Amino acid sequence: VPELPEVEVVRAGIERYVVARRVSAVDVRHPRAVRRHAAGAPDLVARLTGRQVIAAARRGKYLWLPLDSGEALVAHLGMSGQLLIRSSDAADEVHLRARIKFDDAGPELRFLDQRTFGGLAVDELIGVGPAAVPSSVAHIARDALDPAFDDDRFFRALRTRRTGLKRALLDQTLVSGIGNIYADEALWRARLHFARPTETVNRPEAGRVLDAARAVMRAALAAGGTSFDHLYVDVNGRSGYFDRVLAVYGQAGRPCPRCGTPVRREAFMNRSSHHCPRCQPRPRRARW
DNA sequence: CAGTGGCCCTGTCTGC
DNA sequence: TGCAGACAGGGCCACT
Repeated sequence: VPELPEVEVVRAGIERYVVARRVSAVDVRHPRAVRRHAAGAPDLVARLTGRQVIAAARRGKYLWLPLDSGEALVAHLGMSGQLLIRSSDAADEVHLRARIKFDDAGPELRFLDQRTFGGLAVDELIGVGPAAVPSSVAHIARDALDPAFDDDRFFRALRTRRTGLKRALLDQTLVSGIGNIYADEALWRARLHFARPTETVNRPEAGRVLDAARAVMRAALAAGGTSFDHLYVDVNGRSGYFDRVLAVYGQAGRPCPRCGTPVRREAFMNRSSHHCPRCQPRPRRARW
């Protein structure tokens, strides 16, 4: 599942291969891939064709390409989305959802998505210069690796919430880029339980869980940083890196790397939550 | 209005 | 062997 590190690898690859090129043709192959573009596929094609890509930007799990029109092509990979650079000669992939060609002899950009939770849209950019953000991304908080992310502001917002800590970490309006995998790993590193009521989290604990999220995402980023050179990013974003590094996610029944207690998996928010029952004891008042 | 649960989607795996 | 059901889960939307 692409979370912040995986999306950043894709962004860096696109920056290298697509920036400064001009779109010559767009082919939408599946309607769900553009369902977030309210004006429909023909309108999206019209807004892209003839436009030059001027940058590749990201906030959290959203990726966008500012265009010379003042708009941007916004992409979200969802559960299984991929953006690939492919020779025009290459055969269509089974899950090819959209294709973007350029007016030079270089390779094309393809959007693939098996489970179709992801999608493309063209949106107006709000703001100027590098700080500009597409309208559809404006409601998302800065991500934890953004140098401008404000830990104190996050802490104050956290304390006004009445929910569980993991829910808050997954809430992209508080901090973006963290999904189920990194939430579980960050909570384990910070020794905090997922059902900890947000209004009881103190400032050092909030700092701990943010630092933990940053550490695990930076490690994943460093490990995944070369994959785009092969013009391919794995569907799951799970390279061999995860098998070696994940302490609790997907490790139910296996010993906690810190204390040896078997890792527990619990259904939570219609998802899996993994934690060490000894390192991360359940709070007296648990908030799910 | 904040918080919560349901739903979308398809390929893989498990159990009967 | 075959089939039904569980599971994976980000984000949107309806409901309380």
